[in-house]
Amino acid sequence: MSSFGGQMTEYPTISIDRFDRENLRARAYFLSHCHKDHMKGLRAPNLKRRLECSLKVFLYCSPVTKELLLTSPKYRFWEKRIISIEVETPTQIPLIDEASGEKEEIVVTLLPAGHCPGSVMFLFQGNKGNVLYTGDFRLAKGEAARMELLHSGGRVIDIQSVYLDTTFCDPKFYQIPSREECLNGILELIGSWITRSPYHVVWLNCKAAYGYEYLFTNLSEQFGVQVHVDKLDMFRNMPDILHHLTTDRSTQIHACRHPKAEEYFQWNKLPCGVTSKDRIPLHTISIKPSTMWFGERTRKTNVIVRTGESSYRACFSFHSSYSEIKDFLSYICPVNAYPNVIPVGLTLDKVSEILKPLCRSFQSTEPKYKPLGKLKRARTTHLDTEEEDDDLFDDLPPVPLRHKVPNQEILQPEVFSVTTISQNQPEKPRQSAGCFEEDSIQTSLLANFVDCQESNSEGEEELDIPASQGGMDPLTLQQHKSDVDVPQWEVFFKKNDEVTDDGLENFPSSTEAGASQSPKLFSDSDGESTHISSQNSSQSTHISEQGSQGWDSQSDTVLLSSQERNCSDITFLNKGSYRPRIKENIIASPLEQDALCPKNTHSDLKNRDQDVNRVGTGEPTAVSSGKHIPEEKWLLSPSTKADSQSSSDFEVPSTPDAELPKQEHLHYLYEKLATGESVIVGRKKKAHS
DNA sequence: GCGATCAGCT
DNA sequence: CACAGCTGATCGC
Repeated sequence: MSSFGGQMTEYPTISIDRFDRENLRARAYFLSHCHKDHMKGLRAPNLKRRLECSLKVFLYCSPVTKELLLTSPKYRFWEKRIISIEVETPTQIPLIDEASGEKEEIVVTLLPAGHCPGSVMFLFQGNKGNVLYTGDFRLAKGEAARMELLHSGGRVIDIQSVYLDTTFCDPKFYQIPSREECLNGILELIGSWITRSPYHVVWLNCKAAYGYEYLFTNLSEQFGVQVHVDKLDMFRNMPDILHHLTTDRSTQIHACRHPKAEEYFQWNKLPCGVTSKDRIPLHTISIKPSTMWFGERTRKTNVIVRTGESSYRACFSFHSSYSEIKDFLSYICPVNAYPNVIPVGLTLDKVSEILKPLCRSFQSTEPKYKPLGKLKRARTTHLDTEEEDDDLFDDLPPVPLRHKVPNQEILQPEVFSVTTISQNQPEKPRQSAGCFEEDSIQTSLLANFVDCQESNSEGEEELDIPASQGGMDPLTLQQHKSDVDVPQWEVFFKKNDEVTDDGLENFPSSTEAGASQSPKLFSDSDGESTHISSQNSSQSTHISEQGSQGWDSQSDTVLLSSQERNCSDITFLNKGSYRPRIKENIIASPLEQDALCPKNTHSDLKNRDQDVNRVGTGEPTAVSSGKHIPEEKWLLSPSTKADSQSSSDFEVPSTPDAELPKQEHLHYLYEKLATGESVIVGRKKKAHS
């Protein structure tokens, strides 16, 4: 839970995600996403009063967050005072002190945070330098490198301070399985259940919060079954989410809630009260999304864990893991980093100690070794031993950003596949696309087989299910694929694997029912890798679409403008023709009054760097009026994520006894760099070979 | 009656 | 077990 006070030292006149106490004097407010712990004071009488007196104070957030917020009657009084800003659109905001009339300008850019629908990070650029407030975020390794607006002139912009989501900034959360792995695990489990009969249903035991939508949309898309939820009016203008939800209880996938849900479940009753269909009792399993993590050297387990006769836990995380945080921070390399959250069991000092080595404020006091100019950014090598070495290989030369794929280009298939390479790698040759593509298919395929590790507790906390238990066992299948010809977790963890792999025992045996009623999805046990792989590649594309609806889309979720609403409501009611729409920008006028010049989207994309630079020099910047970020851009990139995340997940930072970069390789790299060639280092393994 | 805070429980 | 949020009790305004 966020313990950020609301203010950043550089720009103390604005408040983010906190609206009480000293924040009552802010000149502008920002909301990163619609979770209650980031909305403290947002509907308090004090702030209400403030709004009534100070007519120039506004709340800035993403269009999706605005929509979600205003759906709640309690926050409706904000209606006229919220200004939504499109994601990835640098926008200048006036900060006016109404008492003195003093005015200051700041440029803010919203970057997708991957935490829940509408969630963003805020990049502020003004006279005190650039600061990044991440809000809550989950970004896969290397995703920062793909954020155009964090770069300028081919490099990461100079960031003074980062205010960071440190929820899992503790080595014990070293790795959390990627979104795709988790999703695939859940898809397999559900698929193997609900395909058995129309009376086999699943209850997703989700918490009352935004963030599961991408799960729902993917499930719905995959199985053609809408997910039953209690409420969906908040999505009324987001057809790409709405389309996958229903309030009709006669579906096979439920995410409805009830205070006594657990009790109901014991009695084979869904939270919505349903127990049967056509007078035939339902067979129900529950799946509880929970964060599973594993440390650097702990034994592995699956992304799905059986916890009872018909209960499962499925890995799911809204927040970046320790290594994802470190990857992010070391890429950004700010002067300072401040934690927004103190992880349970840690202290502020401890977290700061972890963050410090990744910041310039620390590194500048350390000797630097810069043989050939900038290798990303100078860093101390003695720090986190293995991992840093790892990074040395990962984020190669200073060039990559020059080669960053312009967003429009992403549309081209060839480039598309290029984007699936591991981030931080300079994507030079188009022709290598094919090979990388293959790579990425393999890895995404792999995602299906991978067993993840869990170190949540050393003792085995989960129930041991007797092998005679009824029920399928898609997971056991995964266990069989250990010799697939792709990198495996084992490769990276071998040394530690002598530990008995009793993880298996957590899973239902595939004996009885499972074997005989083996769900369609898994029936062709030998062809299954083919099967799954094709499923997966379609899934990729598919995830990409979902992505734009699911988490990224939160920023990009297709929103309907008010003019479109009536129409869309009807289509929704008819459940007939669902067609994604692009939202009109409903940005408010104050900015326009400030005579900022709207730019055309394409030039926007082409001139990103310039935009940022201009922003930096205080010149007018874009206001996102009357335009939108092309949908395709983010429709595609999530798939990028899908694949590259899977792949990057296998670039697990080395374990202590992993090999260090060899002299020859460093030479090779340095030579290339020296001659100005761009260097491609494929899988790390290739680099090592 | 409402809000803030805390304990307890998912 | 770990995400975020609800409920209910208590206290103060």
